[in-house]
Amino acid sequence: MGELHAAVARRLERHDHRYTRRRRHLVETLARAARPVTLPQIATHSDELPQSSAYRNLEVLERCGVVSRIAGTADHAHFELAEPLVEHHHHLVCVACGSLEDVHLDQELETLVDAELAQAAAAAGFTPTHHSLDLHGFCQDCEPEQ
Amino acid sequence: MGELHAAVARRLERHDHRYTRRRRHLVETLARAARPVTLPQIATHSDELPQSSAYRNLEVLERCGVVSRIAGTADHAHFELAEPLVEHHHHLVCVACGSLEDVHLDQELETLVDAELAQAAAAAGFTPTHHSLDLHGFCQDCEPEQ
DNA sequence: CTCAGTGCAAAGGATTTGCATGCCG
DNA sequence: CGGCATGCAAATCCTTTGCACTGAG
Repeated sequence: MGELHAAVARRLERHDHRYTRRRRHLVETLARAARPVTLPQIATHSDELPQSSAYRNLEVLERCGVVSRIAGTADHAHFELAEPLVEHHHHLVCVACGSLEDVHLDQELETLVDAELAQAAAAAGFTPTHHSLDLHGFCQDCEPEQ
Repeated sequence: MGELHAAVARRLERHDHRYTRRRRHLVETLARAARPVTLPQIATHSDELPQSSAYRNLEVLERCGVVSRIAGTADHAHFELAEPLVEHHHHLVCVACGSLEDVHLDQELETLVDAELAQAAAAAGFTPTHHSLDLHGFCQDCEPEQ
């Protein structure tokens, strides 16, 4: 956890931002979640967290490459630690409740995908930054009646 | 185009919905777009389209498996024809302006991805319906200054 | 006649922003 | 001191909903 904070602090400094208690708390909550969480979920683990501060800090953290925002079909956006800070992974997305779960794929397949996508991107004059590969379906809690 | 309308009509009937002029017009606009479009973009190609009707019809079409809604980081959601009606494909997503572009990948890779995802899903008690594999980056218009 | 479809107007609700204050460097 | 950080309140704006009217079968 100390390493994480050091890495985050470095990223914030690089953008002339401070690593305040609020931000440290947000990062710790995200690190502990081990899956993308919504702002209400974050607030649960943090008494007295004004929404505007939360959103504003998450936005700063996003611009500094510390947090990733995931906009799905769910009412709220989900937030997670950005990729250089956590291992590359993907998500299981529940089409019923919109919840997200982390999932890791074989490295070889990732490489194949990246190569193929890079080729397609070049053909379209597109400059890629990263890919997302999500599986949509029903989570355990939303299992469709068989 | 006739085939498309027939297929859409069948899906609507199955859900006890009519294939009205408005809905026919929406489907034709989406078919011609050849990329996911926002509601304002749809309205451009259609004079006198009340928003509430558009949203309501898109919702009906979505429930009937005719339209897919894509919620990204852009202000507006994007809509496209659902997959059984158009070929399986993925998207180039511009991280700057949020625009979407269709992209087709090698079938062999798709199969590999599906197999790997199915395995991961099973391990998590997740019932998959489909995958999404998007490439994020900068579109031609938003090319970052080098 | 009946019931889905339509459209205007108003509501809903996640997220953003204005502004005054607090606080770290 | 200067400028970011904070938080309350209000605004924003995409999308949904209430309700009365229309039209297809």
